Amino acid sequence: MKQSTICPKFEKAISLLSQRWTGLVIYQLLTGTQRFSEIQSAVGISGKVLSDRLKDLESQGVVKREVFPETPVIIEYSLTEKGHSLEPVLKEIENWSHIWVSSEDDGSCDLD
Amino acid sequence: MKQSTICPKFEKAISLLSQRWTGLVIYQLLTGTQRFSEIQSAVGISGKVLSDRLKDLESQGVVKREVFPETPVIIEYSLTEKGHSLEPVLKEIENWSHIWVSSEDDGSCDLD
DNA sequence: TAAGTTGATTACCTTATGTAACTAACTATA
DNA sequence: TATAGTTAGTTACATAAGGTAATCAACTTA
Repeated sequence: MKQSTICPKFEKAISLLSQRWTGLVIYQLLTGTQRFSEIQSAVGISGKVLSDRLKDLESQGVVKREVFPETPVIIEYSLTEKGHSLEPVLKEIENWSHIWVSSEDDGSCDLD
Repeated sequence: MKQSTICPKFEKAISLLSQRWTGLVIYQLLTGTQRFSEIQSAVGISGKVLSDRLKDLESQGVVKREVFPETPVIIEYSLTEKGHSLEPVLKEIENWSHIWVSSEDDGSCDLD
């Protein structure tokens, strides 16, 4: 299952976004710099997978990781410029969801 | 890993798009009605998973499936209105990818 | 009858993800 | 000093998802 006729750049972008949790993590970070446990509880992701995703996003230049050697240690995650530039994408998805996803089975939020 | 503070509609939309291949399949169908094997070779997905995805997308009202009982049978897949409404999302991703994904390691396409 | 078509399914194996326990390095409390 | 608590992870183990290749139904053509 290899050779698609689809633009490889688009494919790479999709493979980033179509990795489970990635979209939600970036979306969450759009609200500002956050620490590991904040992201974890906001998104509802396991520590193991969040750790994986953040490493991945950092290596792709989407997320920045800063260590403050206080006690207990503080580590802050934020979006890089590349990460912030995904905002229109996430906003489009948000917009679509509010038009096309029914609230019956999924509840609502303050944006509804 | 359950309770996120993120809007459930958005979460559902993301869970759709963050399923592997889903984005690519919809993107491919944006170019028009297509048959199983066309999507398969264009996207580079295994028959098994494509079958799963199409069923899933059909049940969510994103894709329409039409059977023409000729011989051999012809089955056409196309986007519903809900499916077509995802075009801005996919276009935003495409746009982002052409700005932020380097072509060195990923080649280029006619849109570059 | 044998071979070919399409859309799909099955068996089997390899990744990916989830759960829960555990670690390092340090502080605050008893 | 021993104990418990903090944060940001990691590890072991189990289950779910995905990939590969063979196979199926139903029908046609050679």
